[in-house]
Amino acid sequence: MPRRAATLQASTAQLVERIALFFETEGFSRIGGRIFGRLLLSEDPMSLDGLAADLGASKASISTETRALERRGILERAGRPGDRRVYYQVTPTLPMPTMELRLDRWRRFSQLLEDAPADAAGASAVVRRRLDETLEAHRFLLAEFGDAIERWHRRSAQILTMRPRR
Amino acid sequence: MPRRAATLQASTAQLVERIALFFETEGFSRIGGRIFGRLLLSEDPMSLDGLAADLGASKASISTETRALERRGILERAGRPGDRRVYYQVTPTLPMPTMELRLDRWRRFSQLLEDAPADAAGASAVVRRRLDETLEAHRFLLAEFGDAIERWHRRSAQILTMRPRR
DNA sequence: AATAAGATTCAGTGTTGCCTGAACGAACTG
DNA sequence: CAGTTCGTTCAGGCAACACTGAATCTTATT
Repeated sequence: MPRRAATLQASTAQLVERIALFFETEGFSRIGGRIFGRLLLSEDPMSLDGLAADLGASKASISTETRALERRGILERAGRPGDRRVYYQVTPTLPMPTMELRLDRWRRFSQLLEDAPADAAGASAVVRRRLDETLEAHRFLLAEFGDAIERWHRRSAQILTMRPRR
Repeated sequence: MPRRAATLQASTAQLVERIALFFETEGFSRIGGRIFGRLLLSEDPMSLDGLAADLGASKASISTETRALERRGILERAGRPGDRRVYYQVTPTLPMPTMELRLDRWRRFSQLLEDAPADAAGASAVVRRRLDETLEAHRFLLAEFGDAIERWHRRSAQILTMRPRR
């Protein structure tokens, strides 16, 4: 029997669930996705208990998943004076960690090909050529993507200085 | 008991296995990853039976997975005159389908945020703002990435005309 | 038409990994 | 220093999924 989640704005709950489903296809656990979605739509940081109650999940899962998301740079801890509970919020610079995560996986694959031992690459020139081309494309695109992220950083930094604390 | 895979160059088999493991973290099945890895390192297209024997998997799995990979644009069928078996090979323009696949997932997420009903976005200005910024960043980067892929296409096309069939 | 060769589908099985309750640990408070 | 409040860890249950063997479908061949 599913535990009852605290009543939440219906449309919000639904959106959280859709985000969770999406995250699941990205290799996260569903609860991880729910946590992310919930925090994305929360004005204030939330405590473990708050998340557990809201999402209808055990505190154990919340604890595990929040820390996993934190390790990946998606969540941050936020404290409150005179309160020793842990509060979580999505990283203010949110888009970047998720982008970086993907690029990392990508790089790992390139690395795999680069480390391919010569004999495994096959004596075949055809195979060798295919691997080289693949690798070249990956290098090119990874570099371009890195640049694009860099450009975004500069751009958003500039906007911030132009209208600080809009 | 694991079925015995046909003997293969040891280092090749190992590389295939590493690629498979990587693919598994990307949401593919392990056998799907093995098929991809094996074909990436194969000079010639391979038949279903060939793959099954080589990878020590049932033909049923091979059939299912190859078609799944084909649907995603990662594999292509290749025929042989006077042979009605189906042969598979990795798409010659390999890097692109995998890149596009990722961008697609990305776009799906942006879409999710864009479709966020106003009330779900929260009456909160803070939340609204966060969503807007996230969306803006995604749009920017998606556009940039698309351009980068475009540039690569042009570049490789040019190289081909300069030295056809190097 | 009958047979055969190949590919696909499907029900069943085994494994993986998520999630939970409960135990444990750590840090504050009176 | 007891008691409390949080957070984390861990063994186990359970659902989901990949993979398989066997049945089915398709297409060629004699």
